[in-house]
Amino acid sequence: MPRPTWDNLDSARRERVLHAAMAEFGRHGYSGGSLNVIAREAGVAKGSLFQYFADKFEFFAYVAEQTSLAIYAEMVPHLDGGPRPGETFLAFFQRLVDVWIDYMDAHPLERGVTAATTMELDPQVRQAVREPVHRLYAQGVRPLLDGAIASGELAADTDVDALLSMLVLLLPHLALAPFEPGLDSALRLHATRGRARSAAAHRLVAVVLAPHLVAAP
Amino acid sequence: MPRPTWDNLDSARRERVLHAAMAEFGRHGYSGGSLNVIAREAGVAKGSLFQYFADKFEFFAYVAEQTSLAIYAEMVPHLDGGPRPGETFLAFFQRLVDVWIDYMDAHPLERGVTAATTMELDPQVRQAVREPVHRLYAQGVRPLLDGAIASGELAADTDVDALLSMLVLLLPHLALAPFEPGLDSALRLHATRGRARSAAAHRLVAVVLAPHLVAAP
DNA sequence: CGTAAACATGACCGGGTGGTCATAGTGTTG
DNA sequence: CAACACTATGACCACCCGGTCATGTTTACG
Repeated sequence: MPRPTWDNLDSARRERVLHAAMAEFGRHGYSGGSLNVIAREAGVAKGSLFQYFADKFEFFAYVAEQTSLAIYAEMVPHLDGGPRPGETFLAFFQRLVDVWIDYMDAHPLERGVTAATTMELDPQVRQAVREPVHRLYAQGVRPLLDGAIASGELAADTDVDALLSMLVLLLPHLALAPFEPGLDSALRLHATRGRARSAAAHRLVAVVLAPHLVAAP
Repeated sequence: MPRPTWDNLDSARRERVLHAAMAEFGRHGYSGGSLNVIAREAGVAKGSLFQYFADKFEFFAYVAEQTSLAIYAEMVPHLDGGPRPGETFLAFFQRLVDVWIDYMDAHPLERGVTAATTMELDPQVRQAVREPVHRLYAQGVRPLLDGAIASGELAADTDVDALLSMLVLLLPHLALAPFEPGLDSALRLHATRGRARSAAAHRLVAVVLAPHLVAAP
């Protein structure tokens, strides 16, 4: 939804604006984020922002969507590979969670925007901004679930939509755990020692999937 | 931390202000909530608010704390009773979750404030406002965990603090599910038909407690 | 009654907000 | 060169914010 001007833009300038917007919105959320600050940090006149986007909301929605796309692009290779030979569906999914958490750790800007959208209170903003995220999840994860049903690892009568929604809600919180001292210490997601690091995240994923898993013969 | 004036206040007036504040902060959060709106809705001059509280933050913190206290008071009777004869610790805890969800359903104002504190992005506000909540949880839930350890239902080496933190993070999300169409449909927390209503909430609680439960003899 | 303390009030303040727009470049054409 | 579409810019707008404070009103007490 950005104006055509945005696409014609010198890419360095575009990158500066996007970067500044992610930082500001990531720190203060949609309503708290200031366009003045973004313009200043990007080294751009505030008026320019309105040459690129119709208003603040369109701007924020774009930033949120781009962030989702970037994260999605990062996950695609791991999704496409599918389960490794001999890897159960559950183990495969838990491996994806590890990739996700690692990515968020390494990309604080993306994590900030994810936090801002996850924590958004206003129902309208929340829904509008999370819709593309949900769509991407559906696009990426649904084939996995369908595949697991086809291979007999997931019960045939699994409510795939419900399962998707549950996972979409859960994953951001796993990545946001560092913001939540309590959760972090409880899950030990970011403990540095060994693979126990994500054991608790694996447990949470397991409980969501467990009721749908077909017992191994 | 309210000024003495606040306590001397005519109780009807105090109630009006508190009510308006809960509604406004519950809808728009701390930074988004407007004191002008609160004053108008309460039928009170804005200046009066500053006779009661030093600034906006103290006001918000007070509202959040009062809300926590109200919810806590509602839970106390169920906590004090302890497990019913023959009721396992897990079943007891799951029963408490039902009470919690029912309460939130019946009290949208309290749920709004809970949402506002849970969804707060700013780390400082978030921590300051959630600290009393955590303290209340510790006060109410910790004896239960200790009791379960004493009775041999929880492993003696359970990390009680970590377990507490995990539960504190989890519970609000169960109560906030109606705000989260995806989660709501996935968990079916608010399905109207029968006791299947909270089955998924029970599952989530179970996965948190499971690793610490001592297998029945 | 008179005096004093407590409280209510809303005009007012400085400052920040999202958003506009007339103006001034800046290329890119013919 | 002239003409034209495109874009960058920051002064400017109306509005709202949290917070102040001089003033008026109510209450309590002697």
